[in-house]
Amino acid sequence: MFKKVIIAEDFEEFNLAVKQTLSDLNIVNFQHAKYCDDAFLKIRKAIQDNEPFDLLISDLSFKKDHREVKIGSGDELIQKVRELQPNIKIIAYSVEDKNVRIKSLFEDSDINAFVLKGRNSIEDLKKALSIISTSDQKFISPEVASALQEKGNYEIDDVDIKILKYLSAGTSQDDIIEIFKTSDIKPNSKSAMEKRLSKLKDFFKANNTVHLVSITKDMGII
Amino acid sequence: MFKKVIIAEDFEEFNLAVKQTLSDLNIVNFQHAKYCDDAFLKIRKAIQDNEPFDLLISDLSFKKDHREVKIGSGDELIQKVRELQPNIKIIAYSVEDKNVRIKSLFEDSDINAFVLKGRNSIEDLKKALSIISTSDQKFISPEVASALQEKGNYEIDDVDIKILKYLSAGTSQDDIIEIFKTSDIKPNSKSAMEKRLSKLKDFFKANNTVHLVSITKDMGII
DNA sequence: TTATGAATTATGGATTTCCGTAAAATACTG
DNA sequence: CAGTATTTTACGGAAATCCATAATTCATAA
Repeated sequence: MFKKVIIAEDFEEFNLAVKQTLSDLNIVNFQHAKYCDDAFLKIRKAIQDNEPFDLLISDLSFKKDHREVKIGSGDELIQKVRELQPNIKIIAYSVEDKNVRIKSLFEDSDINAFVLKGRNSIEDLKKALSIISTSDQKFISPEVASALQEKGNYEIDDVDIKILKYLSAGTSQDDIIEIFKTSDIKPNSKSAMEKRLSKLKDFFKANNTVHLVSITKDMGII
Repeated sequence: MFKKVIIAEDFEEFNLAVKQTLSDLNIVNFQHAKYCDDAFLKIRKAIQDNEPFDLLISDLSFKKDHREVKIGSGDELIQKVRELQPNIKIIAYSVEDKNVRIKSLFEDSDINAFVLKGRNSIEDLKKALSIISTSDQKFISPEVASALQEKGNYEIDDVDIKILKYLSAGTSQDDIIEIFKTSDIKPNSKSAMEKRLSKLKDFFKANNTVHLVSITKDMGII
């Protein structure tokens, strides 16, 4: 089982629950941070002191408050920690249930487990801890397990996302084209934009642009 | 202090934390429900048994799962409980930080306190408990206290919301007009619709319809 | 180089939305 | 009841978006 654990979690309640769970499993050497920045510093310091953590349990979304932060989300924190200490085990612990985001956590940041906060999360957390501590197997909460099977929507690329974001920010198609031209983004003609949009509407089964933005917002893509 | 408390909350972690908090305050007679339906039944039963609850602590959003439910949200639950037992004290306990929704809880459902889940929620919860148990004073977490001062946006009515919802569902303006006509909603001409939309765009400072839907979605209005 | 196919851009017309003005209906007031 | 104000509806042109088709560019291979 794990020897030294760090928790990145802003909500008091979840901190309490995780600590309780760890204690139940006789893991006593743990720390917690309410901000991603703090968590990152602690992890780095632990490496320097030659007493690195062997597990990070991290929330994904952190509330913004008065404090200025460099790392604003759990996704970023996980990414950076994975680079800094490739062998550390990571559990993402979140209410996030959007397939796209969960999938990218496993694929891009190589997390070891995803535990969905909800009606049975503590049990899930215990399972995750037990599985990933003894093997390199992955764990994912059953409610969202389908996220991994889902065939990649590689059809949607960076530019598509950018377009959607501009649209949802109230930019007209013509203006987006202008922006693309000045920032040298490859396809930047009126018809290319229209083709892309119609492809997106097709893909997401949207009736019109309003609908498209509404759908992609709900899916957490933008 | 309160004698008999019921908690409506789906997340295990929050349940744990609330129970802990109540215990700390020497409140031992409490029950909890993970579904609104269950909470409502328990409250009704308690009245029939002549041992009513004197406090409801309720979350606002409940995850949907396999189970069919009649009451799907804390807002509905609170509304119904307030009708059923007008003298019960109610604490809304949620991550919801949209002013509009918080305000309507105080105004429409006459809740006694709003505690925002976050980095200091347990302390807030204790404060809320202490204040509302001894007086008819209201409590609201400081981070969102501004919600109450905010001048009412009475300018936006039911029909506006309906329009926004239809738009975000991909309905064209013309189709919405048709729907309004068949369901006998008062102003249902093309120009009335256009006027309303332009008023809404003005109010929310939206550049166009896409932007408008995006903004109102973010604000939690739709 | 030239042929081929894919990607990008151009064009024009249909549809929808946008916006101002005016007419009509309704409500309110003295 | 007449007169005024407000709301609702009607209309028309401008602008934006939608959509199909055609022309152009570009990369690649024969």
